[in-house]
Amino acid sequence: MSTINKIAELAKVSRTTVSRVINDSPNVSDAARSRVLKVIEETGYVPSEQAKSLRTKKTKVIGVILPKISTETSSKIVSGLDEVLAPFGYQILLASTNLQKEKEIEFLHLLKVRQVDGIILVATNADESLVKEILQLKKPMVVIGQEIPGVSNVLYGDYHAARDLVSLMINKGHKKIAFIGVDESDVAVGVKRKKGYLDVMQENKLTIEDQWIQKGIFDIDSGYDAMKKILDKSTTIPTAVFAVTDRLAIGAMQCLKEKGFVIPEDIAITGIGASELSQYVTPSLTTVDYLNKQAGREAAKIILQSIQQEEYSINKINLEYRLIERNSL
Amino acid sequence: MSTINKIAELAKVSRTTVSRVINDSPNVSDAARSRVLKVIEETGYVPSEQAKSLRTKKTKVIGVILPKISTETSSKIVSGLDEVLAPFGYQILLASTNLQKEKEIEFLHLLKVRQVDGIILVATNADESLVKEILQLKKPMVVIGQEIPGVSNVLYGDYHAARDLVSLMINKGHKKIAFIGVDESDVAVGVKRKKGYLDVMQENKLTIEDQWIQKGIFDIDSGYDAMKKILDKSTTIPTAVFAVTDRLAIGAMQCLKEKGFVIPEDIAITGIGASELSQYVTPSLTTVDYLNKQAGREAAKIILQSIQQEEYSINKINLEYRLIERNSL
DNA sequence: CTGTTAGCGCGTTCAT
DNA sequence: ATGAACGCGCTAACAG
Repeated sequence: MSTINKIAELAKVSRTTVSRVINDSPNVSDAARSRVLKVIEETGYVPSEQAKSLRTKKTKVIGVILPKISTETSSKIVSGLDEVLAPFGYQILLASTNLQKEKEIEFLHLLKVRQVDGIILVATNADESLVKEILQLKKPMVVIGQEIPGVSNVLYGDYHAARDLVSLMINKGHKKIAFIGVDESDVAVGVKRKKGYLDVMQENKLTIEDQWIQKGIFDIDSGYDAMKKILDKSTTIPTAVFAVTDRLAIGAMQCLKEKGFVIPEDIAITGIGASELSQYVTPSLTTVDYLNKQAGREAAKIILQSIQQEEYSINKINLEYRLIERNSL
Repeated sequence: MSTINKIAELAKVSRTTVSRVINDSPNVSDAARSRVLKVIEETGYVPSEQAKSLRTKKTKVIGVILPKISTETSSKIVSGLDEVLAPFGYQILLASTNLQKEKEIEFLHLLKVRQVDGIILVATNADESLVKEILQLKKPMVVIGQEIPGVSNVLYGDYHAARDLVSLMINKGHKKIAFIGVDESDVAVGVKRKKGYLDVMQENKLTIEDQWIQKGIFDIDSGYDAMKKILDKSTTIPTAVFAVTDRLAIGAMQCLKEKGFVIPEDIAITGIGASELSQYVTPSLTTVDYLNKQAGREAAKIILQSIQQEEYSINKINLEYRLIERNSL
């Protein structure tokens, strides 16, 4: 690996001049410039980002904290991020919490120490401890998926999407609608989507049996289990089920099919997420598309902007979503 | 951001001593150590990885080059990588080529300039230009998915998996088996899997009509198109189709269903990949599971090892695979 | 046990 | 137009 010094030596100039040539600043004689360029060419020299960063305090790296790497949501977001970041020469440094909340804070620090230029956090909670850390981080950052005061956010329309879906079910004539949710430490998915459901039910003066409300943990199996509980424990079997994620919904569908229910005739079902799966299960799932890739793009734009202008303006974006009506309802 | 100098000053010792305390090397008096620790505690000082890297030539970062971020294969591999890398304090720097071959080489350089400790390349071709670059890179590296001489590889059992699948079809009584492949610049998927198919067909003295062999480009739609061509152009309609990826197979299934064929009674079909989709389509798809997460884990182990021992031993691993028999055959 | 002295590879004044 | 000198924050060799 050749260094700037070696180039200077070979080209018989000072390091400074080499540096000038590289960053094509003015005040270099054509003679000197061409000598330097020639040597650079010959040696295949490339300046070390490493050392450059140490001086400039810029790394051209954006840290991304994900709850889990291997999910459709995550990979679409990252894909969207990369799409707008890459053309500007930024790269993505990944950190996965594997759903352990403490790690979100841990990685926040780690990324800061690594001197990333900005941090994008795909959050699964809005706990006080996390909020506190975020606010004192003093780095350009964007939180996706959870509303956190004092920082830029890219948010999904959780409440309204849930409302739309439940309203749609009611319009189709359903009155007995069950709910499969997730833990409420996840404000966006656990609280807001539930509220959307509860509000619409109440506005329509529909009653909800206690056992119609169950919880899962984001995977297909837990959707299955939740559905089983609803079926086993309810006094009245509902005619429709609103699950807060596609996977939960698909698990529920599995359970229903096994028990011999016909979807949507006996029991209708809807999810959220527009996962690829939702399109190919039978019957295809009515769901809402959250445009995760778009979320990534928006977050990237915000972070670039906030890196440039050096001032931490806070930016709140509410993403569009798209209701996809299919055959499960 | 406080620096080591400030800490030294506050603790009334030299930078060296502070450094010693941080890296808990011996030869520090308890008095000095505790003074330093106290100051560190108070100031919340954390050494800059940045500067440390400049000295030690180690960044604790592994560069990962992917053909596309947002695919099940990629995200599982990355997930496997992270699983073994994270506990050792390594992080992943992402680079996506978006299926542009030239970018593979470009990123190889970029990652080197960024001084990553190692590079993992999920390759989609084994072109000469790429091989050449890899060999002169002088960095610990592992290539996943394509066999490249002179570097460590983690390989899927492309040839044998294809053989197994086609053999299985023949055992089930099929004699007229069509094939949906991909471009042959992708040696693993394009060439090896095809060879598995051709060899088994020949060994069983089964003839193949020209039009039974079609190509797609990895996505569902192109599987659909390929199937359409087979149906439209063949003199004899085959009784089974072997697609080299699940997505291709699922696209083909869509086409068959539309045309009124019953799967697997009229025409059977198989894929490769064990995508989540394959499990939930109707009928569920017979496929082989390539254990991508395991591929990531293995690659990570190799790279860690080759970073430690400082010698670039080359390591070839052939991954296990698992045939999953379901209802499409 | 401790501090001094040197760089790692680069960008940046500030003279010349 | 050019280079000397300095410093980014840290580790490491060498004296003491």
